[in-house]
Amino acid sequence: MAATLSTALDVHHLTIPQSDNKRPNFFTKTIKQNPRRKFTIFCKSPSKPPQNPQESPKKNSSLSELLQPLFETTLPKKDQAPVLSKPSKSTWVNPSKPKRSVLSLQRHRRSPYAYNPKVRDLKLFAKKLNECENSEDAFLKVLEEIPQQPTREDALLILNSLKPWQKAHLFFNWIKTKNLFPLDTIFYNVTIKSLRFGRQFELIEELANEMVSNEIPLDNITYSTIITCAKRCNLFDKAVEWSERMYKTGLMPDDITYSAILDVYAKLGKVEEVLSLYERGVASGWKPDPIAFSVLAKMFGEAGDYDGIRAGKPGLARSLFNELLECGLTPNEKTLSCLAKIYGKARWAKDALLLWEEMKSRKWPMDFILYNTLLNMCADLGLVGEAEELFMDMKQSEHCRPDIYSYTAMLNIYGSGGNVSKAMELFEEMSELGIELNVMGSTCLIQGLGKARRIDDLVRVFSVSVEQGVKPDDRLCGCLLSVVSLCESKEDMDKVLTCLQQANPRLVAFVKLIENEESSLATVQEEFKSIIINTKDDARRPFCNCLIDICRNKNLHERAHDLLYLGTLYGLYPGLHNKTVDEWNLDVRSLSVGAAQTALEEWMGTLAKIVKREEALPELFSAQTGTGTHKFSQGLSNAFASHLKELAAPFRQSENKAGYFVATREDLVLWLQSRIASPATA
DNA sequence: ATAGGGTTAG
Repeated sequence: MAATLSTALDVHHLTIPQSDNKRPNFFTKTIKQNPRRKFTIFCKSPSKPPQNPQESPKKNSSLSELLQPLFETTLPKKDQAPVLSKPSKSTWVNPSKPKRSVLSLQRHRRSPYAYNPKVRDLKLFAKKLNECENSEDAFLKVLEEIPQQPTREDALLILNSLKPWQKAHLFFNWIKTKNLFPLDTIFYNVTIKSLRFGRQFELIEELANEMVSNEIPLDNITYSTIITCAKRCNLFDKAVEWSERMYKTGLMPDDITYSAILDVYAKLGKVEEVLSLYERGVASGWKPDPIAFSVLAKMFGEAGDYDGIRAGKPGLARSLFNELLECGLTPNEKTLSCLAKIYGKARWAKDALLLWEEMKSRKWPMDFILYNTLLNMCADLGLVGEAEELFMDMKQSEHCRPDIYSYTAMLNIYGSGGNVSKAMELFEEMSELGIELNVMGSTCLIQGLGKARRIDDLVRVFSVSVEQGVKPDDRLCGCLLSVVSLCESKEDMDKVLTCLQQANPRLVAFVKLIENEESSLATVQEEFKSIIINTKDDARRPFCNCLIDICRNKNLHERAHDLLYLGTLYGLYPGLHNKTVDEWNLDVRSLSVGAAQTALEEWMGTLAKIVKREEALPELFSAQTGTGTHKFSQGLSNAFASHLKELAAPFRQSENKAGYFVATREDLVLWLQSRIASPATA
């Protein structure tokens, strides 16, 4: 999707400054930037002073902090041996004490299955329990018909086959009341797992606490199930809490629990902690397996925005993957999905194609999710032919037939690639096959039709979507709004606005409000704020970008400046202006063409005032548009370049840095002064 | 046929 729909990844601050009909000049103020995470892979980040080992673990300290005193001396040094290979022997400074490990290298062993002739009957009984009404009364009534007093093994077998979680829970409680045998760790673990299916974290915590008070030991399986349940319920603080509780009891995580914990920290964006834990694991002899790899790779691969505004470290994922292969491990479908996604988001076409070649030649396993991930990767990279080949493969396959994800990916490819006729063919094909368009497919198709100015088809697709039950969301509205900004005739514009009216009437009212030159800034501000607050984060900046574009297309430049000001005020454009002693920089990478032009003009206006007041200026001025790494993205840098040319501004495109425009103070001041002298050209 | 970790979209 074009820059107008790029993701807003920043924290928005929506505090209201006093409302005044005159907007302040906002480039004179330093816009607060988001701190950007910097880390060096596999090297320690600037470390905190080590804690006193005597100290008891602090409340709320992270797991890696808790581990710090134990492993301070065993950490691999910077740039040491490959990460996945056996670590070189570290010097253990105190041989009188045994070297402690970060994790237990011995995985939990399962008790062997004991053959039981009653199994068939018990299975049948469990089936009966599963089929009865999901109420306490109905369940207990069937339960009274149990053939005989269940032994521990019988009970476990039944417990394992009960669905949904309510029944497993009732059965567990029933066993507890009957007091036939003591309930041990396994009983709790099985029940906890079942509760996890129902995302019943509160009940799980209750059971875990019951274990503690009844002195039933919690083991690695208990902890990993609790932690992953918290994770699935998005209770990340709870996941961390239980990881630390585990540590405090002195129980060492085994490799599975370790991966689960790493994933929690990774999902929380605690990159330093993950790396620290990772290093410590490797130092104590742990070899990440394909699952741990996926967890780590996902974290490294977080690419976010395709102009490196919040770039991840896809290179780290790649080297990890290569080491995984060197260790003789075979990647599976999930590992490969992770990697394919990373290469796509990072726009690493070469690596993506190499990976695909290797997948084919080495006959690595494929499943339909991996196929779909590869299709999305092709969409990210603009690999139309490759996507078509994959899609055909899927159609001819037995177990990987294209589903809604596959069709959506293809709609995305054709919609963003400008081959809207093929997108429409697919749309018809979907109707024939009875695969209903969802909101994402609808957005892709509408985007493509908008680009091709096929407004009547767009209206038809929108209507069909809504009839089929698609609920337009903020991103679809953003897409419609961007089409409004593309429309050349009032007639087309009204058609699209009529669609938008159904989805988001306030947005349409706002377009009318800003088009009216009589509307005061205070009124616009109030309504803008209210709309933005009620818009999902990732659609806020695109909304503002499109609104600015609409104003510019209608020659409402002053209003466009108002909107850019409001967008900046409410945190939609963090880091737009960056100042160092030597260089001031305008970063318009996340702006639409119109918004970028507006920002440039605003900046020049500000600088003119500074020149007039004869205040200090740095040596160098720069503006960056990024390169639009997406094959299909409209060149913001070209549009920006022609705008500079139009203004006759003395910025030159940098030769070694694409999408980077530079002006010296000398040239810029001269030009600004000439503009001050004859403002008519402005 | 007995309890734990990582995969897909606008």
